[in-house]
Amino acid sequence: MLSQQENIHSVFHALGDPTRRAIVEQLSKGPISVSRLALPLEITVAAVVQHLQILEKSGLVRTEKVGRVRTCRMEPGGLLVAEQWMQDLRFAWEMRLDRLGDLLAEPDEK
Amino acid sequence: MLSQQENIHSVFHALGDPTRRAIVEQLSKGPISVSRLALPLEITVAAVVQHLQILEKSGLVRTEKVGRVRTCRMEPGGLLVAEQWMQDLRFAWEMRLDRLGDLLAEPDEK
DNA sequence: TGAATAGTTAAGTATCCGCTTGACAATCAG
DNA sequence: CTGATTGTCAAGCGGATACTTAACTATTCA
Repeated sequence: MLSQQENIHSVFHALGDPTRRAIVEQLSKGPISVSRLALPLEITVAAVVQHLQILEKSGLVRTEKVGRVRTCRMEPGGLLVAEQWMQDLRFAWEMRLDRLGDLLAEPDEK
Repeated sequence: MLSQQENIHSVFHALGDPTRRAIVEQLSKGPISVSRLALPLEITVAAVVQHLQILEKSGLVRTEKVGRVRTCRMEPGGLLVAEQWMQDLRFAWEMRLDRLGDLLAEPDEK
């Protein structure tokens, strides 16, 4: 099991790569096999497999092999930790602004 | 000006690094100088400056130099493109599930 | 003025990462 | 069976990247 910190890292690290974002975007349209994933990306199937391992460990994607074909699906709940992290940040920022606005009208706050 | 695609990439790329996420977390608590940012991160000021350049280009952070001290602030709107991207993905996924659910009553589609 | 503080810049380094190749395993179709 | 399809694994290459050091500029202050 991943700690919360590790989970956040694995998700943001996974989404930091454009090819992996393209994979998740494709998967949002529905399940698909590995080789059909590779086709529009113009990279080898082996490369796609490596990306899928990262995406699966991060919880963004789930895969299941039946016969010789592995079907990949999006795991939408995997996005939640990242969305939560961002919302927490914005919330902290806005709380701070509110406190400032209540007390002072001074521009500088070192 | 960055295209939408480039903007999404720059934000996710910026947040893919743990040190940069730590910087944004610190900034969510309020503006702070470069050298005070470097202190808890245990890296050199030069390294922090490099991270700040990336964060600033992504729109997540804004900085302003007064005298010899550069003050860094969070730019909470910079997160919006990333949050929107994630919500769009989840939306597409759920729409797809809805369409499926309308047509079939099959139990296994977890 | 002179010394300390705050940050900038360039260059070098070591590691990480995305990808390919090539050999292989497993499944399916004729 | 044979041959084609689908995916897996390991090794290695080249480029990206996170960091350091060191020299430098600009500002503050005694």
